[in-house]
Amino acid sequence: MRILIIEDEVTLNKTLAEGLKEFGYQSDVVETLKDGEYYLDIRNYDLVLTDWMLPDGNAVDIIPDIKTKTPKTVIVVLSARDDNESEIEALRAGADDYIRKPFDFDVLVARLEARLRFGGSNIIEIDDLIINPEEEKIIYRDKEIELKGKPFEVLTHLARHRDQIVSKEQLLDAIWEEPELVTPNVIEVAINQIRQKMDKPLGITTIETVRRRGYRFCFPKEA
Amino acid sequence: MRILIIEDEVTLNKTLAEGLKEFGYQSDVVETLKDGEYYLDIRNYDLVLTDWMLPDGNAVDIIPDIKTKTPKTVIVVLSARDDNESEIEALRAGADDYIRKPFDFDVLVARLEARLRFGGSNIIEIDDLIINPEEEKIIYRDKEIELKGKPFEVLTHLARHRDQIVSKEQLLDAIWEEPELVTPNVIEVAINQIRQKMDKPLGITTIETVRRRGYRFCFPKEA
DNA sequence: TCTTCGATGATGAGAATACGCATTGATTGT
DNA sequence: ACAATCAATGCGTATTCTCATCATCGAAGA
Repeated sequence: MRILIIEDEVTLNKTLAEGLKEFGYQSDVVETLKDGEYYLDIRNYDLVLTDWMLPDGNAVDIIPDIKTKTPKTVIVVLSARDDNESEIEALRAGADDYIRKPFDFDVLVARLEARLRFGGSNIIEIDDLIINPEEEKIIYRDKEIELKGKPFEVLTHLARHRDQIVSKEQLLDAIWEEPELVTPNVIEVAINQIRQKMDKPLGITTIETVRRRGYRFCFPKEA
Repeated sequence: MRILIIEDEVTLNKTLAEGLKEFGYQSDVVETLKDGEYYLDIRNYDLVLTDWMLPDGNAVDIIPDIKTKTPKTVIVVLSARDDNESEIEALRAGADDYIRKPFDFDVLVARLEARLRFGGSNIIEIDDLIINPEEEKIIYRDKEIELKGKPFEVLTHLARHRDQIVSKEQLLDAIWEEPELVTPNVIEVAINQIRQKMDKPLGITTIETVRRRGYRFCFPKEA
């Protein structure tokens, strides 16, 4: 496993390289986008871990390039800023994950490994809506939506099966530990929560109900 | 779609019936060959899912019978044994598929469905008319038709048996949970709905009534 | 061939039912 | 005590069924 680290804070990139080595990853470190591109040309990387803002530009400038040349390379963006816009921008450009500084190193490794194992990203991105199951976080047009727990999981599951009818039973099976111990009514409650906290304040429709058959995530809504 | 399950392990046959229901199949469950034969006599099944060894005999004893009486009924045999001989025997007798226990439920469903829709997809596409049973959606010349619930199911069933006369009893058996509890008049009502909401606005004829015998889906209509 | 009549299907209206929604209060675990 | 989750409830609406009536078909007889 070979990782390219593009990061201009020297203390941080040393820590990263050393830390990752202990977990069995070989990594190369560069401090500018230019150097990064150079390395990407001469070597194949399984993963690129790059800062968002760099002295000679922005990570977004090279992400699409990487994704077209070597689509399998996983890209993870680090950002110092608590800035939703850049997260959206990064993901849209093709990044697979987005991690905010400061971060716990073990968490970072866990997420990198999850990405590597999985191949792609867990993050669901539809239109201006971003659902990040790992962080249990939803962002719509730069604003975070307060939706946690079961309702969040229901939304996530439905979003993953976009445009398909998902029955209540399927939702129970997928999300609840012991589906037989709860009534399907809990789904309705969860759906209600979603509509109260997402659809209503944002003036959008994410989930439509298909009588007798279940629910369907359809967003953005066709006319 | 109606399925007969012949299986003597109670936990298994419950799982099967419930699981299949979620996939949109109506199933009856019996635990012996004798009962199985009885049900086969009074009802039409699209598929028979039977255990190989049963308390009162072997599935091979009834397979040829089913295949002569109702050749279209698909027969799938389940066997607890890791036994090639019985598989050969079952297939030779006329079974359409053979699945070994233990099995993954999703695999089972996939195989059943593969058997049921002769290799193609579930979507019925005739001329400019598209019927999608999964999404409960009808499209004619790029326009969606509002037809849901029972009338939708009736239409679907008839379309699946294009050009064949389907009796009201067959429709009841195939679509209603307890056909004996409703009058056959409900079919007429459903047919009426279809004609009001599809044929009339679109200026087409999809279902013709064959007096005393049933209904026949014949579209597009030959001159 | 025409007419009549019984049987079968079509249709519309209203009743019965099933389903989903929203709210509430209880329960659980932190 | 607080937050999350769930069961229970009543309510409104969409669907489904029944029933009563009307139309149509087709066979039998004139």
